[in-house]
Amino acid sequence: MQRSWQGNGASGSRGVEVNNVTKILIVEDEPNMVAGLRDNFEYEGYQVITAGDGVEGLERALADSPDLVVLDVMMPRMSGLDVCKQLKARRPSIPVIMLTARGQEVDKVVGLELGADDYVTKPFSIRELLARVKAVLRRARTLPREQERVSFGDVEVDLRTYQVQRRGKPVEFSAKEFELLKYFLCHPGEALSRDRLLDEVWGYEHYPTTRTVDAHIVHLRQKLEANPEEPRFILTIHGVGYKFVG
Amino acid sequence: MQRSWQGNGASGSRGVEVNNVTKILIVEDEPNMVAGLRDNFEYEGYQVITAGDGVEGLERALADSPDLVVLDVMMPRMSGLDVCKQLKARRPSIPVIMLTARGQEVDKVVGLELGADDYVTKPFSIRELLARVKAVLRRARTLPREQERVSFGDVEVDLRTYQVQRRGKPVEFSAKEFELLKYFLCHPGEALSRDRLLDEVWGYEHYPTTRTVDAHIVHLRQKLEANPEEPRFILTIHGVGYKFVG
DNA sequence: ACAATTTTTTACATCTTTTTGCCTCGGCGT
DNA sequence: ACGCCGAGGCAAAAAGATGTAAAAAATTGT
Repeated sequence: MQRSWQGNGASGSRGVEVNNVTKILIVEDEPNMVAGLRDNFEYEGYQVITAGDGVEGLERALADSPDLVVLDVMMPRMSGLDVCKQLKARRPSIPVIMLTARGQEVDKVVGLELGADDYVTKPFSIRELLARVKAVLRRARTLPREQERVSFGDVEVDLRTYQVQRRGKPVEFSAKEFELLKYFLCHPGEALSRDRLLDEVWGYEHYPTTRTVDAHIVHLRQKLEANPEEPRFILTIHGVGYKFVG
Repeated sequence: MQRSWQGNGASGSRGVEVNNVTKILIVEDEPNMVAGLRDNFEYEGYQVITAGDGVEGLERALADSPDLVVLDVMMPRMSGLDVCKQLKARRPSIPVIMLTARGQEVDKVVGLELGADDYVTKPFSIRELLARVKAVLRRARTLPREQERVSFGDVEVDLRTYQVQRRGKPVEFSAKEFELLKYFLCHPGEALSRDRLLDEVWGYEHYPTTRTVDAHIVHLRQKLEANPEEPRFILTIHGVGYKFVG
């Protein structure tokens, strides 16, 4: 679904660091719990890294830039609350979900106060935790209001309502077309190979032919370009791929 | 969960709740405190009802539709925070003032986060509490009346009484249907994925299929749309989800 | 416990999107 | 200018989503 189209660190034009696997850091001292969580998260397709206490957890969180941290409150060396506080001070954008024992109501409260994005009370159902993780990730990926609208030429794209308008008139886009357009918009001027587009927009699960990319490009041009045969926005780089210019 | 929204005595012929006496619900477990508050509020001309713990408080708040709730944070059976959260989820328009013990600074903050309209720290002067109550009521009276009623097309929705009318005729909605409709109303124009709707409307504890969402969409359309096969309000975005347009 | 209602699941028809294969066109290097 | 290979157009096939109704499960009221 949601690709990291808005740009992970992939600044330059190297299509190498294709990274649309979501990385979860689990900070928890009880080995059985860690194992259980790891299994479940990996089964859901996440990449999992772990830490056995607070200090290590903070280090790994800072060093490995996970997409989300699951953080136990009660831990040796450094409480989850402190980890959360320090992490949020340095990497405010990494979402945190706290695990609290029942009866630690106060801790929940404090956790939210310290910047945790959600909490789950032990014992919890793994499904609930997974659901919350998914929800928090989804929220973390949604854009702030200002960045929701992008425009170029006579075209306006609204990421929130999933709408494209050309000269004020709405143009219908399929989901894939929209995702592809989004990716172009987020990498203006960059030469994008078909393979890279497949990786980033289509993802690893499905892997269609590079011809599929061409087909979609055609559709985009038909809907966006005043003169599809002589595109001004989505340009072909012969032998390489495509590039979007605003 | 208790929700007799569509069928308390007031459903059909109203005229029952026309009294313009302001009704205050006090939820507090310490009898002396209750007595003191009651005296003072009644002296000021308010009608007072009370509850001795969180669960009872929530019930009465839902059943008796007070104009304002004074809510202690520390209580047996159900914390004031939870009461507040649940109450705000179901009756967003009823103002809540939280009573917190000194040193529960954190709780104040979270209380506000949970939707409380104001808070007072124990021990407090009764005059201060009365002043805040008056202020909150004033704000509540002026502001949200409009937000309680939403209308689109020939449909009118009253978020407070959980009632829907189409061309003036009442339409019956189940609780889930109403919650879903409400969520749509609160996020007009936004593309809402099934996953998101499940998270936000159904919550994390239950895990129905995403198809469940579709089923409910069908119901909403049948009740709201003039022509359910060609919906004008609840639109589907193929491959993405649904979106409401007023 | 039973009946009534609400919610969820299931199954299937229908519709949309995506993918693919094949052919043509056009650029590029020699 | 020629030949080669990548790109574009088109339409059919495959895959995937959605609409709908009815059955099953869960909840609530009596």
